[in-house]
Amino acid sequence: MEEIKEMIATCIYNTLNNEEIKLEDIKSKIEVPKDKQNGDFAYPCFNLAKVLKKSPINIANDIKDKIKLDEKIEKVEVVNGFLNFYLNDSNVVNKVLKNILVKKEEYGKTDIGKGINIIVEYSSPNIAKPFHLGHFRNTVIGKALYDLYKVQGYNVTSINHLGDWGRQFGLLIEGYRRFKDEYDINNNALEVLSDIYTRINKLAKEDESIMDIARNNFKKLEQGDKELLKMWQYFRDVSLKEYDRIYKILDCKFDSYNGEAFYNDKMQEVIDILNEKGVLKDSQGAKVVEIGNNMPPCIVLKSNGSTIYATRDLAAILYRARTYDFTKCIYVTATEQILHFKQIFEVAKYLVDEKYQKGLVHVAYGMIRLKTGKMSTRDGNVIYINDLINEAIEKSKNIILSKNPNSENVDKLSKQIGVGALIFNYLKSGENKDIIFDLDETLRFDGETGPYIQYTYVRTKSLLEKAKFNIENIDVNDLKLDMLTQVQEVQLIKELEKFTNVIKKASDEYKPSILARYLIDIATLFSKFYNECSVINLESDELKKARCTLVYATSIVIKNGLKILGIECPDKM
RNA sequence: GUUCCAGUAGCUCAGUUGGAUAGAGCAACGGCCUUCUAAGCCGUGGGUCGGGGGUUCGAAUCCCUCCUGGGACACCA
Repeated sequence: MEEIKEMIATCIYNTLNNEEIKLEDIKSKIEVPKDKQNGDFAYPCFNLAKVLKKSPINIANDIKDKIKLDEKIEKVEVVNGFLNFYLNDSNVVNKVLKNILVKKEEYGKTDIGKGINIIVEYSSPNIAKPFHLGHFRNTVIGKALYDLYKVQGYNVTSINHLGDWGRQFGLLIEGYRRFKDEYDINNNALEVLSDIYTRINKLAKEDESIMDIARNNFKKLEQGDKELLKMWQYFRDVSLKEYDRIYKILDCKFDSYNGEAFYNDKMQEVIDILNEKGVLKDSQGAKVVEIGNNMPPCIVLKSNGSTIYATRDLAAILYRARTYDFTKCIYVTATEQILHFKQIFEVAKYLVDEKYQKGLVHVAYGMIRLKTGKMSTRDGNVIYINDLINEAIEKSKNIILSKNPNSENVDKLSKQIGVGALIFNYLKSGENKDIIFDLDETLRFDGETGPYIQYTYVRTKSLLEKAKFNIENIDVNDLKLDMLTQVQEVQLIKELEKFTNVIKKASDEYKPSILARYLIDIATLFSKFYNECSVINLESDELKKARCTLVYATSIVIKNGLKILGIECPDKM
């Protein structure tokens, strides 16, 4: 479609033949009308009025009379000073469907990212705590970004920057020593550890000596105490085991689990470099880097001389630039960290080349809040993802059985649908918006939801099966695709064409929601087509084949699109 | 106090590099299953795009200002 836009712009440019009007300006003004009635492309002539000293309507009519377009454009009309261009539908229909038919499962994939290294840091839970809804949103967005880049041929590295270091582990170790015998650690290890942590934290607040022990424990950890390291490793292992179970459900994998602990021995170099450059300043006993731009300074060393999370993030930037030679390093975290990342991205210019510094990107997603306020593990005001997943699965199971008591593979199906609903719910709305958790809204299965798209996919599969349509037996040249002239058919095909661009746009803007909403559009257009156009019970075998081709093309786009989002496609439901 | 983000239909949200009568879903109401899965489709009602100024041929979109909600703002991550 981009080349058609280019072609129209060039034709208008040649028709005007005026030195004061540049081709680029024309091209940037060409738009896609919201209302399909106004054609496939439009050019507003208002800004030409001053230059040409004529009314926009006269200008539009002049252009319409003189312009020479090729056969891809069927007609041009003038409405209210707009020039509206209508595509030759048969041309589009043939081009789009043949393209999908040739590429099959590969449709949507490109190689525009070939040879470009991209890092996506996401999920990053604090170990020894259960996964909650906030991590879920993070993980689902990060996984989608990862796949969006992947299908465009980028060399993507996913990093789970675990919160696995800090004084809290000194405290947890003390709690574990005291209370572990009261629990069955083999059952729900994370809830046990989290409970132990809450208890010891409470005790430490009342008794300062416990906090001293904790500090001492962490100090020993940092120095490599074998016994404590073994315990720490155990906490880390059981946490990862549980997280991996969830990652499997969400269809995401990590190339690296290097979290905060990994940078324990890599921070001194950061301090040294900042010192050498003379940007490390004393301030109230701490060492900071001044940033300016109305931003508070970035604290790099606390007044007691120990490092802080900013120091670890800076060490990570240095390490990643060297190890991965990244063009982009994307951080998925909640909006509350916006200032933090602005600060460390500023400081990074003293550590790495401009190339890397400019590639640092913070993708901030809105917080999920409960009606009772901000989620907090400490206050018990939290929703654990295991509970939510189970609830979603249970609900979809009930619906499946009520619709079709004889369904096979009910467990697998209800998992696919329940999880699909959850994931989609947290991807469909704008990333920067806060979400107030509402169970009924989260577990909806109709309207703009994951199950709606899955259902649409199931319909395509069912049609193709009944029609005994096998793509391997189809000769593209035998197809009479020109028979697809219904509005529902043409609109759906024009939407299918956008898939590759949608993927690019979603990754360029770091917004998986763009893809999610696009899939809703596809599902809606297909449903309209489904209701208006028969596929199987047709007298004309050629029309049947042509429509099956369209159904097949739709199934490819939905399947590939949902795969990027981490949502499975059931065959029946 | 400083700063960032948000405010669009009863609810949840699209639309914001300025364009044509502001779009969906949910909820409400009314239609469509003896023909391809009704988790669907079609239709009706519902709007001072937070308020007020400004720029423009044209503003939900850009600028100013005010109001409301949320976040961040020094040794937590």
